[in-house]
Amino acid sequence: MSSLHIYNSLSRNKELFEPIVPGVVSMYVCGPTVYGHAHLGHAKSYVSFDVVVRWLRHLGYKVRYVQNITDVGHLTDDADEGEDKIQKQARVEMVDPMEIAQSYTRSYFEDMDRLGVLRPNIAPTATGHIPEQIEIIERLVGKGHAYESNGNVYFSVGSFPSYGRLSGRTDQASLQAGGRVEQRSEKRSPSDFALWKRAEPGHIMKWPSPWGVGYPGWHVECSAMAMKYLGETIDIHGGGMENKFPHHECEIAQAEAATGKPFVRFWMHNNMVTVDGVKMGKSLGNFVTLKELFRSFDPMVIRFFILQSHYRSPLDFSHSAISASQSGLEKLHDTMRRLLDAKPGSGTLNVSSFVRKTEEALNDDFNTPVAISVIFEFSKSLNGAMDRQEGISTEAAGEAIAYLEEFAGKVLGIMKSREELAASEAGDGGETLAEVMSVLLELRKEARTRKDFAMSDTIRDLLLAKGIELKDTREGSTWSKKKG
RNA sequence: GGCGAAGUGGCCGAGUGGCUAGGCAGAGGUCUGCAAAACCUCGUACAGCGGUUCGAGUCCGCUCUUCGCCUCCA
Repeated sequence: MSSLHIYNSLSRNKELFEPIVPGVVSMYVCGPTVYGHAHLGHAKSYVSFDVVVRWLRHLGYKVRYVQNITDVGHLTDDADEGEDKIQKQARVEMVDPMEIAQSYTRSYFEDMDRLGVLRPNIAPTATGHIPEQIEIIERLVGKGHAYESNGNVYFSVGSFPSYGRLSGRTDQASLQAGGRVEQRSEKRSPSDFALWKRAEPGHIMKWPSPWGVGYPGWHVECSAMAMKYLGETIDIHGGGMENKFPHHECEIAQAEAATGKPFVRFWMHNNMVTVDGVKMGKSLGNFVTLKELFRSFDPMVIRFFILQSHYRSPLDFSHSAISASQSGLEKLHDTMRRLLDAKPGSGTLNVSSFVRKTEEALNDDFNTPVAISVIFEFSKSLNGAMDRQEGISTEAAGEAIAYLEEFAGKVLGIMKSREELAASEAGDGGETLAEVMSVLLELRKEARTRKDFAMSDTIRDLLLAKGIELKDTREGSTWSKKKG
């Protein structure tokens, strides 16, 4: 079997992955700022990293997966302008900021649960880790990497020479020339960033600190929580590409300046969801929330749609693209249903070659689109075998089921469980419907035996009008409820 | 202006020096009372212009176009 290679944003190359501690992986992924419902962009990110975690576990690693919840608002820009976004939303909804944070945190996890995203082992909140953040800031001030100015504390970028290595933005002078970073009198250098902010009158979320009452800067929460739960050097840190600069750059600077050790070994960045080629984002307002999407599509279809493209590629959203994915996924589920019902035969299947190809795809920087293409090839080959007179042996069927349940199910999360497959076939009516259907199918079978095709077709057409589709196979008729 | 990514058949979307990606849609066929499903076959795609090479969608250069980041953002 091939070994896992991960594209490391730091080196811009695929590298052989091995954790610091054999058998154990420490992984941190930037979580959402909870002031609104999650949209498709969040889904792409967290589904992608979910597969990373699932694949690492499949490989036998014990993974500690930490994903923060940012529940303290940041300003709308880094130059002390604008407003705390959570506080702003709280004013709009006329509730306490913490109510905003908590209700959207719940909303976030509801959506992720529906997408089959496994919960992180630890989901720490920024507000729950103020002392840890203050401690890092104190260390940085003590070491001369940060300075206090009028109740604010800034990180001195000039004191950390490798700043910009991740994003390739090493020339701070040019950054200032064309950038939008505003010159602040309190900062010694325009690219210095805030570690702690003085709370202005009316600011609700605030805490006491050695520098007065205030609140932490955005970047420091991730460094603090990652190091608290995963140690000073972690194996994998993931996040959205748009956070490479400045967020991840700042995280590195804070952590490494404080500890003197490398912060992250593998940086992973997922690409954006676009709409008509333009990034989907809260700021642009061109986003579609998951709750809206779930009204039209099974969450598993959304998950499948996301995994059909690579995590480092942008994914263009359109209703028709998701519909195409829906058809494809249904085909896969149909194959599984058929496999589970297959009568024992004598044919064989070369399942191991598909296992190997799937493993190779996932070991190659989590190439889910290729893994899915292998699963489709398997589906085709399996259906072909089941079409033949000799069918497939019980042993071959067992291997096929195991393959689909492990890779499509457990790793990619796009295969429904046997119970779900049976339930979706039966629809919401459950057992009663199944019983009624068996009676109808029996009647229709008798009609067909008498060659009363008019009656047979009438039954089928009437059922189809109610959303129930019949299929006649060599082994008898099957039915399934189509989604409206 | 700086840093970075990308342009693939009707659509979505992998690949990255020679070997079919895959899905959706479409055409033909097998099977079927018919249909659906399934299976088989088919489209001869890689922005443009040069170059390297026995051979380039894949490497190099230039041009065009698009997008991301440089402010909060998955």
